[in-house]
Amino acid sequence: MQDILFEFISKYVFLTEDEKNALLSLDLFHSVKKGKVLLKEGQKSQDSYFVLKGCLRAYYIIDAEEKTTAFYTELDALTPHCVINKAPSHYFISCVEDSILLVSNSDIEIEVNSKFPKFEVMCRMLSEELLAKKQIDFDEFKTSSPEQRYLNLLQKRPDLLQRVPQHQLASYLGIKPQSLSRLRARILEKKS
Amino acid sequence: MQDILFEFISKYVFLTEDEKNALLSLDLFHSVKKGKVLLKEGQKSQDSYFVLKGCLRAYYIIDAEEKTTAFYTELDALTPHCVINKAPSHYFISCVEDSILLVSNSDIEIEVNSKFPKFEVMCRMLSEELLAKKQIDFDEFKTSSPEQRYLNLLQKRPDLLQRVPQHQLASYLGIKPQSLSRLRARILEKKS
DNA sequence: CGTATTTCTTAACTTAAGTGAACGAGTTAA
DNA sequence: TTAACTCGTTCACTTAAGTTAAGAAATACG
Repeated sequence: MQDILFEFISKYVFLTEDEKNALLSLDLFHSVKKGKVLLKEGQKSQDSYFVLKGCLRAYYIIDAEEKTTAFYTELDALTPHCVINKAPSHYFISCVEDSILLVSNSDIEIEVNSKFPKFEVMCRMLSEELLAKKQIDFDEFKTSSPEQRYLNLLQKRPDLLQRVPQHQLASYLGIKPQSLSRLRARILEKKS
Repeated sequence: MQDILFEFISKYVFLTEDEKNALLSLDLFHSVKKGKVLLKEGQKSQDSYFVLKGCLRAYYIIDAEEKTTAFYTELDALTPHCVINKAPSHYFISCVEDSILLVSNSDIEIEVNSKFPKFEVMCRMLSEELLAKKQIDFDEFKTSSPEQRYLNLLQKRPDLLQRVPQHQLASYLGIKPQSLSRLRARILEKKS
C-alpha cells in the first residue's frame, strides 16, 4: 500500500528515504467500511482523502433525492469544498466499498508543507493537473448527450459500471435511472 | 491595473515592495483586441492568462459547430489544459472584448516560483480553490435543468448576458440557441 | 428459509430539447 | 443602395428525457 503511494508521489517529486519515513510516521492510512459516511451536509470538516484502494462517492440530497456528482477511485485525491472555504458542506461523501484511504487534514498539511517545501510543489502540480482535468471532464459533459456520456464512461471508467449501482450512475450522468435503463436498451437495439 | 493585481494577490500572500517590483519588471501586462484568437486547436502553447479587464472565451469546434465551454472575466485565471499536459490543444481561446491580460508562461513561472517560494504557495492555494469551485460549478450543472441553469447564470453572472452573444451562451448552458430563445420566452410567460 | 427491501426494467404519457426552415432586424461590404 | 451575412426569434415536427406506476430480479435480513 505504501509502495503505491510512493510510486504515485514519484511522478511529481523525488523523496529521500528520510522524507518517506517522515511521511509514514504521520500514520495517515485508514481502513474504512462500505457505507461509512465521511462527510455530511452542514458539517465543517478539515479532512482530505486520497484513495489507495476502494471507492468514495460525493452526493447531494435535493428534494429528498440523492444526486451523485462524483466517484473517487484508486489514486484519486479529494479535498472537499468545505475544507477550502471553511464553510459547512453542501454535499455528502460516503464509502461505496471497503476502502483504504490516506486521510490528511489542514494542520498536517501546513506542517508538512512548511517542513518539506517539496510537498508544496507536489500539491501545486497535482491541483493544477486536477483542475485542468476537471475542466476537460466538464467540457465533455456539456458538449455531449446523455447517450454519448454513457458510452464515454464505458470507455474511460468501465470499472465504475461494475462497482456502482445504476441509479447512482444515472445521476452521475445527469439523468434519471429510468432514462439510463431505456438508453441502455436503445444502445443494445442499435447494435443488433 | 497593477493595484488590481496586487490586491488580488494580497488575498493569498503578502508581497514586499521589492517583490512587487520584481513582478512588474517581468512586463507581463498585455492589451488584446476583441476577436484575437489566443490559442487554436492543435497548437501547443506555454501561456497562462489572468484577466485584469475584458473577457476570454474557450470553445471547441465539433462537427463544424462552435461549442463554448467557458468564459473568463475580471480576476479569472486560465491555464489551458495543453500547458499542463504538454499536448496539442483540443480547444480554442479567443478574446470576446478588448482586454487587458497578464500573460505568463511555464519558464517565467518556474523562475519566479524558485526565486520566490511565496508564489509557489499562492499558486497552490489558488489552484486548490479553483478546483473546488470548478467541482461545485460542475455539480450545479449536473443537478439542474437548462432552465434552472439559465436562471442560475442570471443570478451569478448577469454581466455575461450583456457581454456575450446568445448562441455562445446557449452552448455554455449545454443547449441550442433556439432552445435558449424558447426557454426565455417560457420564463417571461410564467412571470405574467 | 422466506419475507422485506432495494435495484432494475418496462410501459404509457407528458414535457422539453433537437432539427430544419423561414423571417425580420441589424451589420458589413461591394 | 443593394446584396450578403449574422443574429435572434418563431414554428412545426421529431426525438429523447421526465414522470408515474407496476412488476421482475437481486439482495439483505430476521
